[in-house]
Amino acid sequence: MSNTPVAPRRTLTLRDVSEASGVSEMTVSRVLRNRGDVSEATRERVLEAARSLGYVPNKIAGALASQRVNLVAVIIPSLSNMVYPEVMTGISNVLEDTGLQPVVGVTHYVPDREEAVLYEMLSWRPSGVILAGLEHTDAARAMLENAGIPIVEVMDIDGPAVDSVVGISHRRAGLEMAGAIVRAGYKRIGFLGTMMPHDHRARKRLDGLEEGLAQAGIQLADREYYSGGSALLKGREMTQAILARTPDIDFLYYSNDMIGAGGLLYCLEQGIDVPGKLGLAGFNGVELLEGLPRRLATMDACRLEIGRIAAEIIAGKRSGGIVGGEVVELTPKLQLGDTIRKP
Amino acid sequence: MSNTPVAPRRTLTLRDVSEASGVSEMTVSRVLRNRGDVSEATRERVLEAARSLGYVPNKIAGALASQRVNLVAVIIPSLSNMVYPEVMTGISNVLEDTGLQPVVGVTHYVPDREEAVLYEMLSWRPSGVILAGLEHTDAARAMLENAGIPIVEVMDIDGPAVDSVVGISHRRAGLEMAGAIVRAGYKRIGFLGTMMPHDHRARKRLDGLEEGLAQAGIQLADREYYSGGSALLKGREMTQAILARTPDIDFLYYSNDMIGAGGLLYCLEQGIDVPGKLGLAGFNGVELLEGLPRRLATMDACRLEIGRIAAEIIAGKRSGGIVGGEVVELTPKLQLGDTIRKP
DNA sequence: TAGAGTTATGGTAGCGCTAACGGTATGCAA
DNA sequence: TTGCATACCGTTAGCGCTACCATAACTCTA
Repeated sequence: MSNTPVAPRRTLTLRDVSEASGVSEMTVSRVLRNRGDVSEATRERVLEAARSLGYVPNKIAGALASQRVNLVAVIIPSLSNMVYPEVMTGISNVLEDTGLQPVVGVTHYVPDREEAVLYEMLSWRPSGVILAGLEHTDAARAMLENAGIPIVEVMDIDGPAVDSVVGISHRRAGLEMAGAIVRAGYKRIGFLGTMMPHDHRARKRLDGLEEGLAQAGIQLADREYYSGGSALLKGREMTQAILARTPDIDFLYYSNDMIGAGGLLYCLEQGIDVPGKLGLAGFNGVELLEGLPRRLATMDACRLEIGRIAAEIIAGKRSGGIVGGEVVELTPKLQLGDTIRKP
Repeated sequence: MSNTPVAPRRTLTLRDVSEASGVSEMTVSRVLRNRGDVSEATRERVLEAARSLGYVPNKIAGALASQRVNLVAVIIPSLSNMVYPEVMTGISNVLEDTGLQPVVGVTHYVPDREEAVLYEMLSWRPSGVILAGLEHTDAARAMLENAGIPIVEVMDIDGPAVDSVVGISHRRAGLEMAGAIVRAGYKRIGFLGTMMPHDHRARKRLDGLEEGLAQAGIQLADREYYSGGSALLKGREMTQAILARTPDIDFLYYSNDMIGAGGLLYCLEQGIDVPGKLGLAGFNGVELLEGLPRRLATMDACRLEIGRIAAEIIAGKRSGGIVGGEVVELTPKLQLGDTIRKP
């Protein structure tokens, strides 16, 4: 067991540093925050004292006194696939050199948990909130509106926003995919997705897809849902199931790339003619796809970019929209890859 | 632009609720924290007032007054692969019903950033710290030792710890893999990994591997490193490169499953006899592997479990080791899969 | 009816820090 | 000399909440 030489009797305060260096607490505070005029000599003395004592400032007290908190609340549905960690990465990258700190809360796609997490986070009086989606409980929406800090809803722009929004139109993503499918001449389309009543983005993509197909007089031929487990494996299983049930299907639209990749691997193993007899497409543009035997058609959800811009709005780094919400619509590019026939 | 009906002039305090409900601030505080005796009638009145005002408590003030903070600092190297998000998930799951909140900091495998992030987090006076690895700067170690709160170093147990440790022995993981490779009769072994001077766990696995091979009189035949980019794709490219450079190689040990999976897909496409002519193994036990055409040999790094146990230690949920560090060694199980010859 | 216990509420004094302002010392132009 | 910057440092008064103790109003006993 490793022990400290001197048992730290009690947590250190500014007063300890001030006594050790022979100046007032105020001056120590100034030195440690690089604020106000302090002579070079005193600065050195204070820093030396703080260092040798091992003093760590108490931001709780500081925040209470200054009414300034360098935390940004980030509320996301899940950490179980790469989507949200990637948004987080975008956020982190920007916040890193602003003195702001992200604090993450996870909702598991449950509205009531989102409300609870939001309440918890707001009670730390963060200087901004970034959260996924536009759908919230009434109470959550009220809290956001009354918080008096910048709010950025990310991922999705199809709906009314509280303040700022950064994302893509999932409805339009579905629509465009439908267009590409129709143009390529596919007729019997199947949808494969997650069984999540609260995954509004996936639902909107499906809505868009159906609308687009309807414009060409086509109805969805079949659908298949899963929950839990390894997405890649589920993709295989679902593909097998839907092909068995509806053999004449000629296109499969997956609600994410992971199950799409599983489906692709399955089809290749079965010797199915992709994209000739069967077209495939996913959604997200995950890095993983680049290493697959064939490039799955997909649309990039711009996750890094979304995180970056959201963080910039919170950090006040974007010109314009200081007051009032800013709406940033990113446009995902359809990547046809090798799993949709060329028209 | 959606507006609140009444512009919130100024942030609400306990006093507002107290005035609205006609009781003292103290009583309001008691109601909102479910602490102490309050009559049912007053409780109702207070809750109603708080609700209708939209009051959100100020934990900053509360924490300062009570000297209690419900935050747990979690410091990890990266969010770019599933490893750490999965540890996070384990942590979250346990903390969720303890009233504790994880706060995440990312170091990008840079020791100085770890030190900076730690300093930042300690200044919020969290009630515990969970951080990856045993290697820290001297200053960071000193801060940890003086913090006076439970510290849990996770992932790795090969080395001296500050307080508690939960993890696996990466050295032994490498050793065991070497044993399996040798027993299966492979002779010319190659290693493929990341180019990260500070990824100590990967290094320790390699050390263990080399030691194990040396016991059988075998030296590593070749090695290949990468950085950045899509791991799956890199796995392919590296495999191609190493096979071209050292054609007589008969086993490839990958430092993670993602590049291993890329290598596996490449080998299958090339029609290479796996595991007959060429054996493959990765590390981590990622969920992804289940959907692959063939099961890659791997060792589970017990990430969820590590997160869970670490959080339990912080939450004081584990019997015993309240005082003094607890050392929890998990033992990853070698899964031979279909890419190592049966002896 | 005093005394002692119970339950429900309020008053007071900080928690450790910073905003705002005040004071002192020094320099330099008028 | 006065006036007035400027540089440096200290004093005071909270920030919004909770720990701790006091108090009030009611029991219930002997």
